[in-house]
Amino acid sequence: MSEEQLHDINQLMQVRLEKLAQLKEKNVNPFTYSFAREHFAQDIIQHYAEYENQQVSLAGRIMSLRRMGKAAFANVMDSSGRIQIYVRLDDVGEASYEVFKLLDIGDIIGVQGKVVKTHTGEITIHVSVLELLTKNIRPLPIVKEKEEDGKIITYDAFADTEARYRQRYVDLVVNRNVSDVFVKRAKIISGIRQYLDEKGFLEVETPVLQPIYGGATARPFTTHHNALNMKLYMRIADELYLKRLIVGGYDGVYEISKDFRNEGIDRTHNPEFTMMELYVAYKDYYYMMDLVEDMVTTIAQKALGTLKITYQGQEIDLTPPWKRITLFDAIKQHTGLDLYGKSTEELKEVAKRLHIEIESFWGSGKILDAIFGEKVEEFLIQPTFIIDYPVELSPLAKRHRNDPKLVERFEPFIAGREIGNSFSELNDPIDQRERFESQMALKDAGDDEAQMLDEDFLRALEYGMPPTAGLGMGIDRLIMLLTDSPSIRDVILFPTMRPEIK
RNA sequence: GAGAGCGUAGCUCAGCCGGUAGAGCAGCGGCCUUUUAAGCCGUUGGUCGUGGGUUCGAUUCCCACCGCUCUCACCA
Repeated sequence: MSEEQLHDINQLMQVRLEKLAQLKEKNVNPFTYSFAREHFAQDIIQHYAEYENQQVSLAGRIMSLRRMGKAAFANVMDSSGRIQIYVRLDDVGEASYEVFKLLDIGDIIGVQGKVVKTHTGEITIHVSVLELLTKNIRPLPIVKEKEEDGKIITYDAFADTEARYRQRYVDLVVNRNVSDVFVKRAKIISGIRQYLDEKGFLEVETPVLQPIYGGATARPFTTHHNALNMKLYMRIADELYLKRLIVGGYDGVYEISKDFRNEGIDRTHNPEFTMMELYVAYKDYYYMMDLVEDMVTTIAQKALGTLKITYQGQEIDLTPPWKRITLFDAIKQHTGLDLYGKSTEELKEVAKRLHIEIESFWGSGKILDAIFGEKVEEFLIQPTFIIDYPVELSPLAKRHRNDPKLVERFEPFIAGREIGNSFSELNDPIDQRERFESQMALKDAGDDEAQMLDEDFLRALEYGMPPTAGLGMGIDRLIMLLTDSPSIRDVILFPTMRPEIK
């Protein structure tokens, strides 16, 4: 019964397994070891003039097949793109053509042949030698394409988001744009590294497993170390460790790594995500604003070749200088309300009037943040630095040089989304202790995201940390922006999913 | 965590005010040595997400569960 069902379910695979057996009978190894390929599809197409009538060798996956009895056209895809091949009985010989007849869409082959153009002008490899390199036994989704006016129209695209994320390998094979996104991702990240390295900053690695989590407000993942028999947290930020390194005497340190936050999953949140944090000694947040502007535009120019981007239909111009406006001014602009200096009670009233839901235990900082998030954020389409946040919201930031109620902090917004967070770092150990203590009070009041008090970090500050500017940037979000991706899952190769049921 | 929607062939989708399912592509067989969403003829393939309930009868109606998507909440 069950075997019969298996047979039915895998009918398509069964056929391919039979072909596999036939290939073996012909002494063809369907899983070979290597192939001497010397050319790439895209290169041949782009430099046709040089390749015309030249012999080339190329390897890739068969993506489409048009058979005509004793000859056939196929499209072969390698890492660079796709190219058409022409296989003719008279050219490859009977034995090889018999093997070719047993091939399917999805098989990986190597070919040698001459570069020509067909009657319709398509650049094509006229194959003289064909070799099966890897047999495909599981059918790929079939995506048909037509080229019209240089545009590729896709029919029956492999679009099931669940299948695409769970089987990214299929997504990458079948959907052209997907692999492009991850190539851009790699370019963006290496662009950041290169930019920071050239500035002389030191790339470091700090603990992922931490006995005390800190540096951000978020719920952590907890785990346990058996040998030490202790609770450990997966980091939610790198901040406190990186600042310890500034205490240690480095002028600039950065880390690009995964952080983990035990929060909801949605279009802009994945439980593990890539963060870049940077700390620079003897600098303040003004320096960091200039750096963010310069770094993002440098990277965009390098990865995209332009500073004018489109995100989900919105035209965005990254050209510096970016607008800078204080948090309170931004709120005033969008609500008409001047909330500076208002007490917690007054702010609660305002929130109520604006129909913004707040928790009873929230302090003024969190309420302001909620008002900002509700009334301002979505309008910050063009790059904007929101600067000077209330001190309650920023327990690790240094007080504003002109106003002790504020901290020297900014967040860059693009397309209505925060892409980073930066401040002149608090280096007064006494102030820092008080800030931690008020966080503990918030925690006691019911805020389970309030930060923990880190004694060792305070001890480090007591030894003296030079004035320092710090920056955190959500790399996934930056990549979403630069690749016009609507979901964070489109820029993470294997996004967090519920387990697949079998 | 709450609400809404979706889940039918390998892929993209129809269908069903209840009578155990269709198309295109892919596959298989045939014709075809410059096709390109190749074409023409023929054809295989489905426990209609899972489990219950109502019913003579459920893919369809009801309930629960699982998964995904969207919106909201939390957050980056």
